[in-house]
Amino acid sequence: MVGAPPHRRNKREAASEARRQAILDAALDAFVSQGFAAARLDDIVAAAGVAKGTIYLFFRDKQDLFEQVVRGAIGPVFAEMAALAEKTDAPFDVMLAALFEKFQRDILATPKREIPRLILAEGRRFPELAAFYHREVITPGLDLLRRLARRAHQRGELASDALVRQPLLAFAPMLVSLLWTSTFDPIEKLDVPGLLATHREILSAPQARKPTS
Amino acid sequence: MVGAPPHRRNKREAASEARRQAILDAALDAFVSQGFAAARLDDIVAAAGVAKGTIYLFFRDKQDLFEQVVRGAIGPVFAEMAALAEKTDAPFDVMLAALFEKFQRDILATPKREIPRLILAEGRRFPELAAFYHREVITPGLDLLRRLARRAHQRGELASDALVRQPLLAFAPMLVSLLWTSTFDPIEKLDVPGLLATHREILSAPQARKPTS
DNA sequence: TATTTGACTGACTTCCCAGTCATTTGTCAA
DNA sequence: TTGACAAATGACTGGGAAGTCAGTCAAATA
Repeated sequence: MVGAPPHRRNKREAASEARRQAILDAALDAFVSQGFAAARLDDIVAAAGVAKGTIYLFFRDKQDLFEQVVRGAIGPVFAEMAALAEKTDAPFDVMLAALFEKFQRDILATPKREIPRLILAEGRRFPELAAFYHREVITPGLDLLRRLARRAHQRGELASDALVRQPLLAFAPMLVSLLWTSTFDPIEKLDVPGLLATHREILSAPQARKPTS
Repeated sequence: MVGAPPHRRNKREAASEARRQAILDAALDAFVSQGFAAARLDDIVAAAGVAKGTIYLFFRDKQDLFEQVVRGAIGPVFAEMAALAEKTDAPFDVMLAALFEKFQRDILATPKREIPRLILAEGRRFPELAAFYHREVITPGLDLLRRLARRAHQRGELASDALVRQPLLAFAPMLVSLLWTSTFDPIEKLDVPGLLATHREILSAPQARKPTS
């Protein structure tokens, strides 16, 4: 009986975990809408329905809370997208469409869409967080895209190896959609499906017969 | 003699203008490295070599200072890029190369590179600023790109009208370069020239004979 | 049921920083 | 040279928010 059962050892622990999660949820909201410095713990605490001191039972300080909020929100979604892409064997164009689709449904349409903006905004003051994001999301993401591009190129689905050299170019429009949506949507809505469809259209074209010919 | 001579009416005004500019410079640094909320006026004042109260001779409050910093840093560079592109009559590929070049020299290699990140970071809390940026930079920029794309398409330099429909796709990699450089450069340097060159390569390919054929 | 335990509370302390204003300084006009 | 005036100063204030800790009480235990 050394290892405890994974769920609900007793009432205390269950309630405790619920509190912790409530704090994380409220904190995500607050950090996303106010930024790290301007978010107030008193607001988070009120939204989570706990007392001020409770935060310090779970998190060392405000910064620790921030880091755990961001880390928790990133990992899962990304792993799903990677799994999806790795598993199937569809043509490049189809796979890209599926990824774009999942991206729109699971990220762009949820509060998680704000996370990349938050990391860009606060990355300067949280170098470890930027490093974490780079290590856990960006690098594996680009590696995945590179593998997909290489396979497509070898199969002849992509005429050039441009995306193998710069897989970031396949992702750029998604990032732009994310940031536009987070910032300019109240002013001018972006036609994300149109943007991504046109992007696929460009990528799937028979590129790069030598620039000079 | 109603209109004063444009420069240095007397010692007082010249010194005053110099102080104002010193504050703006110091404030840009501070806001860029700390964000709006965390930047301290005491630091800005110290870096600018003026006293606390001096800020309030020129700016209503911290927010007003922030907005003037950002507005002042954006306008000029962008107008230059637009003028450059509008003036010449070069092929699309060449013009794109020239724009990318100027972008790297005049923005990416200067502190101004931080401005877009700052706007994305703080846009939520400064809706007027986001609107200003959208109106003064983004909209005219996209219009310009659209005109260039349309001309190139009509001339037959671009096989498809993809960029006429979504001019944002021509710009996306520049934005990504900007953000990467601002955030992840200490961790992993981005090969910006390579990225942009590959992007031109993709855009200039003979695209979009109907997806199914 | 009685006792113990420790998770949770929230009023309080402490620090920080935007913004003020009475005082000082330097310039200009007479 | 001097008086008048604006510009600049920086010690100070008020408010706000992060973090603390002695007390409380529901759940676990005997």
